[in-house]
Amino acid sequence: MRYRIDSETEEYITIATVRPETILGDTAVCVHPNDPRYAHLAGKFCFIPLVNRRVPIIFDDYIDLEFGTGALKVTPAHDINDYNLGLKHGLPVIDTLNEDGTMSEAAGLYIGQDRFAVRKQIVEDLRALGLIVKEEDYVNQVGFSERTDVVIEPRLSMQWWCKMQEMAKPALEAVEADEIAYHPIKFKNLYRHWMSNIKDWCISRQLWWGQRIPAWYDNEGAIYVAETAEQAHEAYKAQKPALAAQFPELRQEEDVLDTWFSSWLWPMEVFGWNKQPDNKDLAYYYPTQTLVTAPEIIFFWVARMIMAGYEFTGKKPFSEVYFTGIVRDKQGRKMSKSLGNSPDLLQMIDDFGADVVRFSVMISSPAGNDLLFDEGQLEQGRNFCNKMWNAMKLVKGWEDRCAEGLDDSQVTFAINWMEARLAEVSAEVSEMMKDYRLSEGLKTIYSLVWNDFCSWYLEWVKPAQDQPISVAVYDRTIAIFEQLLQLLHPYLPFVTEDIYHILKDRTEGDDLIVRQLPAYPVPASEVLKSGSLLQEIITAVRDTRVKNQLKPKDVIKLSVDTANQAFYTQVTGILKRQINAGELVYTSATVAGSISLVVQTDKLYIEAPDVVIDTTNQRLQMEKDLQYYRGFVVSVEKKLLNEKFVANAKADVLENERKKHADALAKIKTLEESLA
RNA sequence: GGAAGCAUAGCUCAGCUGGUUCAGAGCAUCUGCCUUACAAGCAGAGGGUCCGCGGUUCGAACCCGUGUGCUUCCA
Repeated sequence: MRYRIDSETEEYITIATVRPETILGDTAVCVHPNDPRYAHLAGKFCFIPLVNRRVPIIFDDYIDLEFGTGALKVTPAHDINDYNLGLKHGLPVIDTLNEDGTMSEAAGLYIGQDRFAVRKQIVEDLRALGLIVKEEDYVNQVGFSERTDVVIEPRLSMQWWCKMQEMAKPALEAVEADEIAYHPIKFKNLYRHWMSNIKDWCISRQLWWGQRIPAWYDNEGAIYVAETAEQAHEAYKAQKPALAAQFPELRQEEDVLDTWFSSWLWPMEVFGWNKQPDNKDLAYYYPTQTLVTAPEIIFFWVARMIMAGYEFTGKKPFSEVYFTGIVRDKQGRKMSKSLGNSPDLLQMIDDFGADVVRFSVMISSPAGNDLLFDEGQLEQGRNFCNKMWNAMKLVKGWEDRCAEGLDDSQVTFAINWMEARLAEVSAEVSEMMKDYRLSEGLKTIYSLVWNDFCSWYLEWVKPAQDQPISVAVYDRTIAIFEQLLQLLHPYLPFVTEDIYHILKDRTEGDDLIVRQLPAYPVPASEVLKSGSLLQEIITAVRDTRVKNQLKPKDVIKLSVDTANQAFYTQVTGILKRQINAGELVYTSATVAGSISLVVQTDKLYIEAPDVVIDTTNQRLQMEKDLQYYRGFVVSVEKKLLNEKFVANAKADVLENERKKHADALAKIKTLEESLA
């Protein structure tokens, strides 16, 4: 449509709009300062059609040169961007809409008619005046009310605000100084940014449900803010006795408070702070320990609770905040009622058990990261519970086979190793717990139970079929099992408690849920290293067996060329059983007709009497290894010969490099000898 | 429009202070096993341009810049 320019000659400026009814509220026309088409209009005015209001033509680089005609009608009352333009250029604001969407008095025309009717009518009226240039279909984004599904019209209104600047200060400082610690820490950034650019808080809502704002109006529009209606009336009478005598009633504000305006009191209000600020519970529990919540409400709720805490009690509301992730479906969508993509928790608990559901959520919940809910994790949890149950069955089955006075020297190593692992992992897990790395903690315990305990330890101490087991080994195994269950208890409370009580008769009150973790000694690193070595040997031999098509039942003879016979002596029983070796002997020479392999710097020779052995593959593998280690030595030497590296690297890093170098050289030597 | 975050195995993700926990886990895949706790299991294996480009450093998955893609919050 065309707006007439205020000039001697008849001249128009053409403007496009999808909301023609809003022209009644126009208070300017805006063009880009660099637009040659409109440069001559500097300082000029134009007339708003129909109402014939004379408004300025303003220049602002907010305008997109390419878009439409390059000229924008500015309606500060009914568009947020126009409103900001109006503020910047000091434009008047004309609110042309009533609350019910009809045109207001201020519109000057079509008063009382619905906005959509006016939208059509005004086009006809403009056309009659010859001001319509062109009409075309146009698709644009329009907001609809979530509740009433009605098109939302931006409109100016009076609202209540809470001044935030002062309150934000101590709240920001507390988090910056880790007086209140965030987990994970990355949310500090977000918080800092928001708090240092904090805006005043619009606390009024036009809803029927909620706490009404405690403000009262008199007939002259004066406002009385008070705790109660009585107090408001008293203030009214005191200030305006004459008016109060004539009109004794005050009208309370109909707007209610934003729901967060009460929620921000939560940490103290749960202890009854409002009615009794000095009560015992509050004194004992406040400030509280840890708030667990979602990162999406860090501003709505967390920041405001912190501000309220300092504002009203002078103290922080809590010491730590743990932000969980948001559970999403497999496609990464938020779970919601309207999408219907929330899993049925009760059904899942029926199908898998409460512990398993808890497991599946915990295993995939790194703090602050969203988790995609996957049924596969339920299976993993179920399998894990089964694994522990079966381990319990195995161990419990030994109870009747316990015997005194047995020689358990062959399994002592296993027990010492497992106890050391338990101590080691337990320390790791407590560190993770302290840092709220909950999923990592669970993964660590999971691996300790499944791999260390079930796959290695139990196999190492397991008596042969129908053979008795030493009481000492049994008791220590039970003790280890108990401690594993205890570590796991926070994650799987029901299953662990159940197994704990099946493992042994318990006295009243001897429950996992109240049991304290023992103080573990510092684990012996020698034992741990020997354990890894033993595992490495077993895995290497098994791998060799598979690669050479030895059947599990084929009994082998193992010859070992080592400088560390003491170690092998200690674990002979375990080793022989784990690799199905009938014999373990020591040698210092190559064993002819055997498969040879190298573990660290020990040379192992496998003979299988009844099986024809082809060592070609084995030799090829060793040659590949040899090549790798030679390259490795070169790269390490390069580092060690680099003066800057030697000068700059930390002492332990340097030492480590030297050790790597020596180890690799020893390995090469061993490989070369084996291949000779 | 403003801001924050993410990008690592086929999938979902760990990886803290730059250097052996350094390229990992689970699932999936392949091979062999009904071995007397467990086949929902056991044993073994394969699989990677740590998104692209540039920089800092003796040294980068990690720090900085930049590009691309995605997510979220605010307006």
